[in-house]
Amino acid sequence: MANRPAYLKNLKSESVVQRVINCLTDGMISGELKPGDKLPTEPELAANFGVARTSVREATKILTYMGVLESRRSEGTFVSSGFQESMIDPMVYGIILNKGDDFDSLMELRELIEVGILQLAVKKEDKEGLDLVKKKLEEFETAVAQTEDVAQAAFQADNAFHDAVSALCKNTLVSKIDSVVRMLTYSVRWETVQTMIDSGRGEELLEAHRKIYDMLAAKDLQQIDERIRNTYFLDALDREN
Amino acid sequence: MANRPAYLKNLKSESVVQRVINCLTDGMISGELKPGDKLPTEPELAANFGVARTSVREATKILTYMGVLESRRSEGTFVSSGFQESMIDPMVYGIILNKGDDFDSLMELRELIEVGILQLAVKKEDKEGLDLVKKKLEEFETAVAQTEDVAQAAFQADNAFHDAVSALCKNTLVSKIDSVVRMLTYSVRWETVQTMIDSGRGEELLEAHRKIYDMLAAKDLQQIDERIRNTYFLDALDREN
DNA sequence: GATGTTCTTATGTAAGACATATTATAGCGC
DNA sequence: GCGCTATAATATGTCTTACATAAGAACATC
Repeated sequence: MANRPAYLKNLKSESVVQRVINCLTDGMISGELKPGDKLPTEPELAANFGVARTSVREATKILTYMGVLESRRSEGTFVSSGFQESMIDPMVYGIILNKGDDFDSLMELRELIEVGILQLAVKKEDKEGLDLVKKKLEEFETAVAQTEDVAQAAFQADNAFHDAVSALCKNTLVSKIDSVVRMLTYSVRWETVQTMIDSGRGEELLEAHRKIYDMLAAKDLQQIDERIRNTYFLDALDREN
Repeated sequence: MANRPAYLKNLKSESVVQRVINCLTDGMISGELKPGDKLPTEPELAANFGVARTSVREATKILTYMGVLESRRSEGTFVSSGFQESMIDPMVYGIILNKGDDFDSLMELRELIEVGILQLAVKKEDKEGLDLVKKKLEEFETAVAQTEDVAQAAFQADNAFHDAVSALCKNTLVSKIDSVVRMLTYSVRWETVQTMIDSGRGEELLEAHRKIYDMLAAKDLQQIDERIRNTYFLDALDREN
């Protein structure tokens, strides 16, 4: 994970809280801590690690807000079994995010994941799931055809559509990554939909979604590889202009 | 974000820490707190909110680890500007927690990411990085040609090779995911290398790596898409047999 | 047997003290 | 005056102790 020589591990940096987080994380990686497991109590952890309870608390709180742990008063702290979304408002990320070199990395990851989802989806064949996508596509049509609050309705429909597509890949990990990426790209996507709707390119947006459905329905892996990159990421295209 | 009737707002939930987080995020959303801005000191915040400093700290720590805030000792806490790598940590934990019951998903993700790395690498062109990959390939050759502890040497060389390849994509997020996935697939990969070496298929292993290098050197995107899936994941092939 | 009371447990919150890293400033010698 | 070092000021980092509170369990009550 680090590309620094192992022998100069952590004379500095590596705060107490970080160390506690690492210990807990290692436990999860090694399998000692599995989803559903109960952690020792905070005082016990503090004693074992030789740190203050406040430090343990900061660590567990962080992991809690990431959706990794779950604390129940009077019961204890547990490794969470289903993962929830992060409790931080996606809007906040939007405030911070838009700029920076690493944002490009995020967009690349997004493309990689979303194309991957389509490829997996084609392999797996899920008639019902595909029907759901079709339904979401139709809802998207009506959203675009609306008279007021079109952008908002379209954005909502867009998210629902992509959720349905994401489910098609039948891979919880990939879907999870997709959902996080979509959360982090929340504001860009919202702006894109907004500007496209406002500038009367709603039909174009719709067409892009329809193409995705067609490819999925036709199981056209070739097209996915070759052409989707040019139509799927409208916001990326916009950025280049 | 909530779909609960408004009138039962929050008789419960809404802890002190959560309230502090909400105040801060509201400030960011409203624009009172912009990227780069300095927050009041922890004692000041505590006094203003009428809560303990520990609660303020838990809130800011959480936001810090989410990549929203940045704390610098003796200077203060600031709204971070730009993308923070830690923002994808929730996703990483999602991968870690899910590995146990969903090994196939993990392997699919691995393929997706590693093929993605190759594609990105071809786009980005990094002569020095490519030379490093070549060097690692040569080290792999000598490792396989060794007389004792071949499997271990080969495995180590294999990891070094893939690290070098991973760096080629110049995308910290993708590389991070790759490293986590590789960490979680550690034992499978180790077993694969071991059995292949032990059964005298070392040359085959080497050949697979050489092919990857050749594709990268030739910038052969086509081959990556079409053929790599059949040679890259030897362990996956083994599993199917 | 259902209801209410107490007791236990572990997290939630508070308050104060000390440690430490970074910056700014004052002092000192030259 | 210039440059160096020592010191103080500042704000986060960590530790300690104490108490509040929610949820469950055991028990008593009607």
